[in-house]
Amino acid sequence: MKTPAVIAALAALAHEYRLAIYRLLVEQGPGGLPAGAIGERMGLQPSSLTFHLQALQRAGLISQQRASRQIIYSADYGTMNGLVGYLTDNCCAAEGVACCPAPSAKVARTARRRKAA
Amino acid sequence: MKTPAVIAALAALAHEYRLAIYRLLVEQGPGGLPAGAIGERMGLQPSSLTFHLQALQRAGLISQQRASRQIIYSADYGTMNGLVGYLTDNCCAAEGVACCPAPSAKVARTARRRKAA
DNA sequence: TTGACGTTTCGAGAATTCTTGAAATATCGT
DNA sequence: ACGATATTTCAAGAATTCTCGAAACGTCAA
Repeated sequence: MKTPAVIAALAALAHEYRLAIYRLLVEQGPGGLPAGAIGERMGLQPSSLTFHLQALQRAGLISQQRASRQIIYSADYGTMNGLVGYLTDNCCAAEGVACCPAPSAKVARTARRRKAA
Repeated sequence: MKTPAVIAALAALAHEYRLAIYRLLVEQGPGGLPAGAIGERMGLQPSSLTFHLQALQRAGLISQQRASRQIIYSADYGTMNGLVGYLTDNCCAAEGVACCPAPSAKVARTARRRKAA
């Protein structure tokens, strides 16, 4: 994951409503949730909800799919995976100094880096 | 790590300069870097640099220490650790469905949760 | 084809964040 | 004490993000 994409994902998640929406969608699993249900649980105006959903979507964190009259949103785990990988890779000094709790961090980092291409 | 603190950390990192500053400080290790050196490498006006350094500091991502005339900034790994832990805990559904690359994610999550108190 | 429903688009205003230059603060060497 | 150096504070303006209501769009059922 490249730095601009990381910044986009961080910015998308750096908002009370959007982080809550994302968490809700992760909780719902692959089935997702229609926009209306999300707005209802969050107490958001429809237009405001769309604004935040679009922000998450532009960052690649969620995706949509129409089901007749409703639009179902669901979490896109790949981007979160990439984000966590980037932060893990950049939260420790180059020497592999311990910082993140994961065991054998260096091996995990290398594996992820190969995958990230 | 609680949600408001997570949002603060995400917002602090969700900016080109601040993410670059944080990465630079991580790279420097515990020795850190004086404000002037950071500003020079980033090509930032002094007042703008202070603005961003304060944002990172308010989020608990970096800390400062005066050394005679200079002020040395260095990365605070604890907050990043907490942030990655939160994202890892919230990027997978409650059932522990695979999403993050870390091995034995469930065990690591539990350990981190205990530590996070 | 009309009407209802779920959602998005649009435009305008409010709130927040970011940048900049000038002035203030703290520390040092003389 | 004075001048130089390193950094922060302050105030103002520019840019961006967020919220809201009204209108538009796509889909379905009658």
